[in-house]
Amino acid sequence: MLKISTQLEEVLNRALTKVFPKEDRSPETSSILTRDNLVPASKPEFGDFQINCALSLAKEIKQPPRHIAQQIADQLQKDNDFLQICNAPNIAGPGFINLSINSQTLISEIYIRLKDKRLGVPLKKFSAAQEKVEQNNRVIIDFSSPNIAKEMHVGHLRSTIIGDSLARVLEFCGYEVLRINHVGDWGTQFGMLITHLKEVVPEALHKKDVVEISDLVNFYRQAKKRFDEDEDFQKKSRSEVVNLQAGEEGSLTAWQLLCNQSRKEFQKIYDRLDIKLNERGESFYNKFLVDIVDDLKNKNLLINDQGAKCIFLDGLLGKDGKPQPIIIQKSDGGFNYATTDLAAIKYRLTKSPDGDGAFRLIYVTDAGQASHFFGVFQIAKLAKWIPRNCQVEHVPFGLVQGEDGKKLKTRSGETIRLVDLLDEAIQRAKKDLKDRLKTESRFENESFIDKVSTTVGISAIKYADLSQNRVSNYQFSFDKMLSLQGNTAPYLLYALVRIAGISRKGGNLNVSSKNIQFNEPQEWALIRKLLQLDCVIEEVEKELLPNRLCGYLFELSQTFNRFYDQIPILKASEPSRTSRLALCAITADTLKLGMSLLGIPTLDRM
RNA sequence: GGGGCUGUAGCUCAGUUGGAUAGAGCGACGGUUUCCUAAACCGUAGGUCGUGGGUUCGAGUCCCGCCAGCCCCGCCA
Repeated sequence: MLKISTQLEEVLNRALTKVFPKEDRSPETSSILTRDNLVPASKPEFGDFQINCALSLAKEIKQPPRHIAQQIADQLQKDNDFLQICNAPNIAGPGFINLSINSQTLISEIYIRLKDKRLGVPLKKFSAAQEKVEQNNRVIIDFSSPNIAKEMHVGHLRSTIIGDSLARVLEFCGYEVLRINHVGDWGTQFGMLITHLKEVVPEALHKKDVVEISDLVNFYRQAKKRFDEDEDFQKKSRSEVVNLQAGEEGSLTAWQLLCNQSRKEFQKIYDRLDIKLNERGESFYNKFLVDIVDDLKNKNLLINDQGAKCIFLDGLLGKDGKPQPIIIQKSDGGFNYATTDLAAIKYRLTKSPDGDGAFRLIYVTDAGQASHFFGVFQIAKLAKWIPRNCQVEHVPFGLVQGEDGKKLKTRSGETIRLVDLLDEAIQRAKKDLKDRLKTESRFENESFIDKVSTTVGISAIKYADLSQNRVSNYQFSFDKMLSLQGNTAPYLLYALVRIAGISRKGGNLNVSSKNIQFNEPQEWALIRKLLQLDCVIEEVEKELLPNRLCGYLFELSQTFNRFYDQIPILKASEPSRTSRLALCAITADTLKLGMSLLGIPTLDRM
């Protein structure tokens, strides 16, 4: 509907200019008329679009709103382009103008979708010539970002899933997306890890990758325990940090070993979730940190406070009500994460070969970091590291909570490992499937059962997360996400399975007929839903809210299920049979495309 | 103390620049299967949109106050 809506906007503006000539407009009238006055209809029964400006104009030009609406509607009907696209406009209620697209236009859009792999979603065009400043199309999405030597847990779930989906949407729109995994691979915790490693497996320091640490988490715990209990160990650990930062060879080898071990574990999860990421951890920015501090110093932004180099921002207050500093360099000379984040911003926005040359930076992290990013972005602005036409944004999300409304934990109160979460979802999906096979006396082999339960389990976890507005906290529930009814992954998957079933039973989904016809309201409802895809994707691109796409796919599945339930397809006579198969084909393509943008795989049978 | 987010049906949540009678799903209750997977579909009940003001033709949406919950706030990331 994107194309149609653009066309209609032009038509409407022409009509508004005729009815309200520009030279006669008061400033207020003019501001009302230059808004986007064509909006999607608020309810299906009102048609496809509505125009509300008659109501806002009424007081200003002292005419009854219905009278104004009538004038606009009359003018619209004098326009040939309008008559081509729409049925006669309706004036409703106090002065709304309701527009509905005529059948020929809808059908011709359907023909276009049958041949278009992008299903009508435009590819962004980036032309350097168009923009005065060298504009590129590179976006960086910073997401997932687990810590080396620790295990991925629920906390990483949302960032990973939401970040991946946003990356997929922006890629599809035509942006060049750099998916950055800003892993925690540097910092004081490595002192204790390396010290512990040196004592437990000393040979690890001389040869690369000879050691396999099977249980890195346990290893971390042991190191932490010793660090907390043993003073001598603490001393060694601190000096080990210095060694590492100085680039001492043995320490570097140990550090790399730890990183590699972790990397392998992370990769297992990413593979299962089908998520692609480029690792570029905090350590990458080490070499820039000194320059960052110098640059800030030269710009007179740094203030020395109790030995630490700080920046005080307006309006940032601490617990005691005093101004709250952001520490750029600690009193011992070490750097903080704020410094690393600043270096990252600068690097990412700097043109190649000295940086990534991106124009938009997106950080997918929990909402708790909002003030941190606010501060860091402010500093980057003050330091003039954010060029014009570039944008830097924090995309926050809420906590994952258990069904008790509290932060999700195991029964014993520990953080839940991501692996366990995935395994449990799959296991539950498997049980559901097996129960169902039994009650239906169906037989399926093990590989089918495995494939279906894996797909259902993983999709359920992803979809449950994505379908919620990311800003609010999210209540995690296996029962709800795996439920076969409601706004869940299995419900969407099932709609696709139904279409695949039609194809198996002899329905040719490769429709090339030139004689497509529709008569039933269920058909028109499905057509209208199908044509909304482009608008929805544009919205997700702009608002970075994947739940909008989920909501759309759910509505589409509902509309399809109604159609499927109430209208015969294979048994219909021509040309209805082929026409309905065409709708099935586009529905399947739309669902598959939409779900692929959510990072969710689909099935033919389940 | 300062800042952020949230508050909508019994439960979990949508609600796009302010627009028509506030929407889904689950749960509850009732109905539908000689037919493409009933993992579906149809119907009924259920609301002072936390609260009090304000802005206006019109507010869940914008502004101000208050209440409740969660989160963040100096050398961890």
